[in-house]
Amino acid sequence: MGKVERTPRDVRSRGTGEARILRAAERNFARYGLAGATLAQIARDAGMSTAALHYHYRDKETLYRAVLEHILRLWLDETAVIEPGNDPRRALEAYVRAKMRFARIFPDASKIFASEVLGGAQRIAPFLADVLRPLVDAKSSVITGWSRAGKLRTLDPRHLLFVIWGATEFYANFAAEIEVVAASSTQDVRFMEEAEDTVVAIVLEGVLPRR
Amino acid sequence: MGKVERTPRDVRSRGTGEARILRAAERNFARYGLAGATLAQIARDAGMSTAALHYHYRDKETLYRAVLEHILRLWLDETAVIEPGNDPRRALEAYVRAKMRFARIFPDASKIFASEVLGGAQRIAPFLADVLRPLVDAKSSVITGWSRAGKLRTLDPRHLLFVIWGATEFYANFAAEIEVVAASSTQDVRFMEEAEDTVVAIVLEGVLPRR
DNA sequence: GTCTATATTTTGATAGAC
DNA sequence: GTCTATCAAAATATAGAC
Repeated sequence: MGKVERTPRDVRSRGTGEARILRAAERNFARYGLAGATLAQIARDAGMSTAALHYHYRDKETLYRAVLEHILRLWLDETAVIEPGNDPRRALEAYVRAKMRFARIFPDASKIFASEVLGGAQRIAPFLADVLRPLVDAKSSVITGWSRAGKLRTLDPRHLLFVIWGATEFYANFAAEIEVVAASSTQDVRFMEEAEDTVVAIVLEGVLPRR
Repeated sequence: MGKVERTPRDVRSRGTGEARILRAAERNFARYGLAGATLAQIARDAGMSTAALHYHYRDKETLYRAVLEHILRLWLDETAVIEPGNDPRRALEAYVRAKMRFARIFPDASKIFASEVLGGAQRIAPFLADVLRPLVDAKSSVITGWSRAGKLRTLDPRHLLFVIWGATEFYANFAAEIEVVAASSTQDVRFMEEAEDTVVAIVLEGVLPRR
């Protein structure tokens, strides 16, 4: 036969060593938390020994921080639609839908972020202070501008953002609870479309002026 | 002097042994999670040795389940106001305010519950299935009844509940994030009153019919 | 880069005195 | 009921060969 190229042995060995480790670590940290996840299990999932894992990442803390950074890059800036020139109705609808899609597509990222904040958010404090806070301040100004122009009810824009964050991230972080009390999976497309429409409706009617 | 009565030695020794342990365990599990919390630290906080702790609770799992049960009893049924005869506006406002107060007064309970759900909710599955789900079903019927009577917009009542839960519990579980991006403490009364009013306003305007 | 084997540390849990 | 001392298990991290 012709020349042998890259030889993927099995599913777990897709991609480079670091990528496999990061994927495995993300799953495990999301499921068990930083303290609950074990390097032995992560190494197994990545298809290598713990020694090999330590070759790529000095220690558990270093690996965890690498996962966090990977996640924060995913924490895409969907707030881009919140701009002064845009129509508040369209902008907020697009933002809520983007957040809901994120919750469905990257539940592990959401859970790790939630777990880190639950534990005090010390490791992501720089991100919160240097990236998220300026973003919140900027978008708050935009929202306040909409209110002053009579396009939106008068409210503290930060709490509007918190309501949107709380509601949308709930579908990722509390999926286990939802599946029991709603008897539906957060991976079920129809169910999540209804969820999306309902959240959009409540938020829009909740903030747009009465007509 | 007169006869010596109960002799409180220091602050940590208030109450009976079990109560002191439960309080210390609640703090530690909320801060570090089940896997992250250590019995040594819990015992220290409770003012006793790990051996004494093991005398009261066989093992870590037993202690954790005791904390969970204590918390689930706290998970008061504030949904009591959601009754067919009541006015939806007053009922939903009362419910949201009760949930917000709970988030401020019992943040540790909220965090432990969140951490457990994040981890799969396996230990509280019976509670979710036997208590919370029937409650959700019953209250969903009430809300649907309000909608049919034209007192409320038409929507899936479960998603309304999820929006309320997500938004209100966000203030407890993501307090560390809020304190950085909003530069306000979730223990600050003024800040939380504004939060409460904003969440109430969005939810009410979001679900009440247009006038 | 990855392995096997092993060292080190942490932590949960027990024994036995008081 | 609580203590000191200790054990046992689990998990992190390293050594050294390949």
